[in-house]
Amino acid sequence: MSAAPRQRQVPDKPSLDGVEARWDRVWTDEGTYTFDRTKTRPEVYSIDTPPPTVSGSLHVGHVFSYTHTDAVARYQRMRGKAVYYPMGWDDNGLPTERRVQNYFGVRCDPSLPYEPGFEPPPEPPKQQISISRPNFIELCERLTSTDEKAFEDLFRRLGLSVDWSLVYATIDERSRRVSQRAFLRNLARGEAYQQEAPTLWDVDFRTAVAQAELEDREQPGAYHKLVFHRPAGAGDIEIDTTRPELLAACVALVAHPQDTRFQPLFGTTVTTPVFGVEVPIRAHELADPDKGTGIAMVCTFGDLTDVTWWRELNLPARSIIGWDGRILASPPEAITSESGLEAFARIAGKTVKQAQAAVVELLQESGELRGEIRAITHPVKFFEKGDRPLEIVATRQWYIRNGGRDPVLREALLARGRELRWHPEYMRHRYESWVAGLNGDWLISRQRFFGVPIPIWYRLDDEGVAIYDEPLVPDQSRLPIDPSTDVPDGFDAAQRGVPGGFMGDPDIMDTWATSSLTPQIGGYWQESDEAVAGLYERVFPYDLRPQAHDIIRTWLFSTVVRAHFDDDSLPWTDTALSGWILDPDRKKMSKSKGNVVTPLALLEQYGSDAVRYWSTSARPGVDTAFDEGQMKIGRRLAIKLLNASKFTLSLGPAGGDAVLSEPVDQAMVERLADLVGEATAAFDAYDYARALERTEAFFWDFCDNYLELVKGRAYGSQGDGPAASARAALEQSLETLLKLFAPFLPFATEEVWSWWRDGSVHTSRWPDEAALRHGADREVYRVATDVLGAARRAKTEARKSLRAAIESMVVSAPSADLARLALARTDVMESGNISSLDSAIGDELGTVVTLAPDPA
RNA sequence: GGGCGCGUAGCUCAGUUGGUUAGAGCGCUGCCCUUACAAGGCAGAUGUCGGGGGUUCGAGUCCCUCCGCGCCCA
Repeated sequence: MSAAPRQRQVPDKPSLDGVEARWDRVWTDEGTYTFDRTKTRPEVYSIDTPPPTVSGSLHVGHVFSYTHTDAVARYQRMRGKAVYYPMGWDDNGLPTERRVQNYFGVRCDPSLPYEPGFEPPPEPPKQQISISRPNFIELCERLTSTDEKAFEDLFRRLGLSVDWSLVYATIDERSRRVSQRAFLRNLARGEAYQQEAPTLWDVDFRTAVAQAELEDREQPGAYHKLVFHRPAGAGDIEIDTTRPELLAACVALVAHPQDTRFQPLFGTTVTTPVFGVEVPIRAHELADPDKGTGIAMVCTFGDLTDVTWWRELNLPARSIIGWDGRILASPPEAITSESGLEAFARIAGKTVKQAQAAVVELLQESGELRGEIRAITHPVKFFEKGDRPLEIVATRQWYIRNGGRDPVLREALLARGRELRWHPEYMRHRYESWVAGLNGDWLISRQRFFGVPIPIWYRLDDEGVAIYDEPLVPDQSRLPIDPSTDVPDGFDAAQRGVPGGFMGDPDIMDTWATSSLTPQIGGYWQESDEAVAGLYERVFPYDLRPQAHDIIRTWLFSTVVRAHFDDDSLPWTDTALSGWILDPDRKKMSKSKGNVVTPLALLEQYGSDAVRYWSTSARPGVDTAFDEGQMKIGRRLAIKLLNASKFTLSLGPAGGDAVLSEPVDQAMVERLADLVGEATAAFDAYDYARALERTEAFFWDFCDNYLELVKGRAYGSQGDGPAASARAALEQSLETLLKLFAPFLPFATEEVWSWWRDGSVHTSRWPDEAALRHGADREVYRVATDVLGAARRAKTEARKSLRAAIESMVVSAPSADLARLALARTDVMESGNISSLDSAIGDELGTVVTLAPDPA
C-alpha cells in the first residue's frame, strides 16, 4: 500500500546536495530500518552481514560489496519482510594487535595479572611495556572504537539500511561469550580436541597457522646434491635437496616402491654426510622417481610430505628448528660423533638462511657436495600475512574437526554445500574443491593475544607439569572468561602456576573461529537477556550470507562447519558472492599495491547514489573495474530522476476519479507492468544488476519518448479527460519507478517521495505487476514513439531545431500499425509539431517528412 | 596436473530456454538554449561476437577442439 497522496511540495531547483546527511538523520529518527522483533520467522528476511576488518583502512571494495547486499535488503523490505540486517566489526586478530603495539608502545604478556585502571604513557616509550592480556585487550578496544566510528559514518553516508542498534564487534563481550560457548560445546561433543603434532608455523608471528591461511609463493631455491654413505664401502647414494640446512634433522631416505634402482636398498641403512647419523632407506609411494635423483631425504620437518612420511613410516622425530625459526642450541641425540657435534655447533642458533650457508660450507669441506648448486624456482608455503616461509614444528594445538581426516564428515559437509543456493551458481565449485582437498582438521589455536581466549585451564601435577588430558572447563554461566586472570572453580588465585595448582591455556582462538559464528553472534544465540529472548529462532537459519568469493574456504566454510555441529543445519539458505574491484590495469585493488581509492572522496564528489549505481551495475560475482565514468552516469541518472519527477508533479494531480482513457497511456502502463515483472524476477534471483539495468533502460525511454509524447496533452491541450488520463499514467509510472529505483538510489528516490507522499519509499510496498496489467496493446506505444523518432530524425538531418514545424508527414505501415497510430495521432502530431499526418498501407514502417519553410 | 570463469564496437559491459537486419553507456561526429533537465537534450557512425570444426531450416547462444587472460584446488 502506498501512503495517501497529499499536498505537493516540489522545489524550484531540485538538488542532490546534502541528501545523504538529511535522510540518514530522518531514517534514524523514524526507525525506518529498525527490525520488528514481533515478526515470526516466515515474515523475516535475515542477513548474516560480513563484519569488515576495521583495523584496515576504508576502501572502495567495502562500498562495492556492501551496496549489493543493501540493494537486496531494501528489495526484501519493500516486499513486506522484516529485514534483519545487523552490522559487525571484525577487530579481533593480528592487524589490530600490531597497531596497538606500535600506537601505545606496549606488548602483551599473558602471564601477567590484570592491572585495573592501567593507562599507557602519553607517548609510546622506546622500550615496550609488558601488560596483561585483559589490559592489552582494553587498549585494542579503545583503538578500534575510533576505527569503527569511521566505518559507521561511511556506511551511513552510503545509505546502508542497517539496523544500527544491532552492532557487534568480534572481540566484544557477547562475541567472546558466544565463541567460548560454542567451543566448549564442540569440546563436550568431541568435535574440538587438542593434539601434539607437527604444525605449520610462522616464525615471525610465532604462531601456528591453518591450512586455510596458507598460500603458495614462487620462491628462488637451489638443488644441492648430497652424498650419503652405504656401510662398509658399499658405495654412495646421491640425493638432491633444496633444504640442506635440515640435514641434521634427517631421519630416513625414501624412494618409490616400484623404483628398481632402489629396490635392493630398502631396509638397509646409510650414514648422513657431515653429521654421520645412520638412517634407514624406506619405500613410499609419494617419492617421485622423476624428481632429483629419485631418492629423497626425510627431515623432521621440511615440508608436509615429510610429515606424511614421518607418520606413515613411523620415523623418529629429530627436530632442529625452534619457535623463533632458528636452529636449536643443542643437537638431536642421534648426533654422537665428535665431528658431527662440532658441525652442529656451527649451525646452532643460526637462522635457516644462515644455517644453509653453513651446511654448504661443511659439505664442501668434507667433499660431500657433488656438482654445482642448481638454482630453481619452486612454490613455497607462506602464511598469507607472513613474510618468511613457514616452518613445521611439533606443538600442542587445538583443532575442530572439519572433515579433513574423516570421510563421513567430509561427505556431510559437501552435502551442505550442495544444499546451499549459490549466487552465482558456479561459485559452489570453489567450496567443493576446497572441502575435497582438505588434508587435516581445522587448527584453531593461535599463540597470540588479541583474540578470544581458549576457555580452558589445566591442573599441574606435583612437578608442576600440566595435565593436558583432563582440561578444567568453566561453567557456561561464567563466560566469557580469560584463563590468564580468571581462576577455575575449586582453586584460588595463589595456586596459579604452582605444583598441584593450575595454569590457564595460553592460546587464543583463530579469528575465523569467532567469525564462523557470526550467525550466532548476530542473532544473540543462547543469550539470557530478556530483550532478545526468542530472537535467534526468528532469524536462523538466515536467508542470506553475502561475502566476497576469496573467503569461501575460510569464512563461508567455517560457518557451515559450526552450524552443522551445533544446529544440524545450514546457517543460511542462500549465499551471494561479490567480485573484487580491479584497478584500470585489471589488477586486484589492495592496500599493499598502493592503488586503493578512498571511498569517502568518491561519495562526496559524485554523491552516494552515483557510487551505488556503479556498484550495483556489476553482475553478481563478477570482478569489476573501478570506473568513475559509471559514477558520473549514476549521478546523471539521479539528477534526471529529480527533474523528471519535478515535471510530472508540477502538472498538478490527476484527480481521484481519473481514468486511463488514452491507448498510449494504457500501452505505457502495460510496458511498466512488464518491467515490474522483470525486475521482481531478477531480484528474486539475486540479480540486482539486471533489475537496475531494465529499470534504467525503461526510465530513459520514458523520459525521451513518453514524456515528450504526452507533455502537451498533460498540460490540457486536448481537454480535461485526456489530460487526466496522462496525469494518472504519469503518477502511476512515477510511483512505480521510484520504488523500482529505491534499492539503488535510496536518497534521490526518498527525496522525490517526500515531495508528494508521506512516510518513506523504503517502507512502501514493492509494485505489483498484476495491478498495473490491463491487457492493453503495447504496440500502440511502439508505433507512436517510432513515428515521433522519425520526425525528430528528419529535423536533425535537416539541421533544424526539434521544435521546428513539420508541414506534412506520410507514414506507411501495415494496416494494424496504422490503426495503432490512429489511436495516438493527436499526441504524435502535437509532440512532433506536425501540421498534417497522412498514412498509407505498406510492408514496413516508412515515413516521408516535409518540413515547413523557415519563418522569414 | 584437475576444475571454474572470461574473451562481443576504441573503452566498460548486457545479450535468459538457439529465432528476423547483434545491443547499452562512455568516447567520437553533427545538431538543438525545446514551457523537467546545458554538469542538459536529440540524432548519427562504429562489430570476421578469440580461431577452427560440428549439430540445426537457423548458432554470439548447443557440442568438440585450439589460443589467450584471470581465479580456485592439487
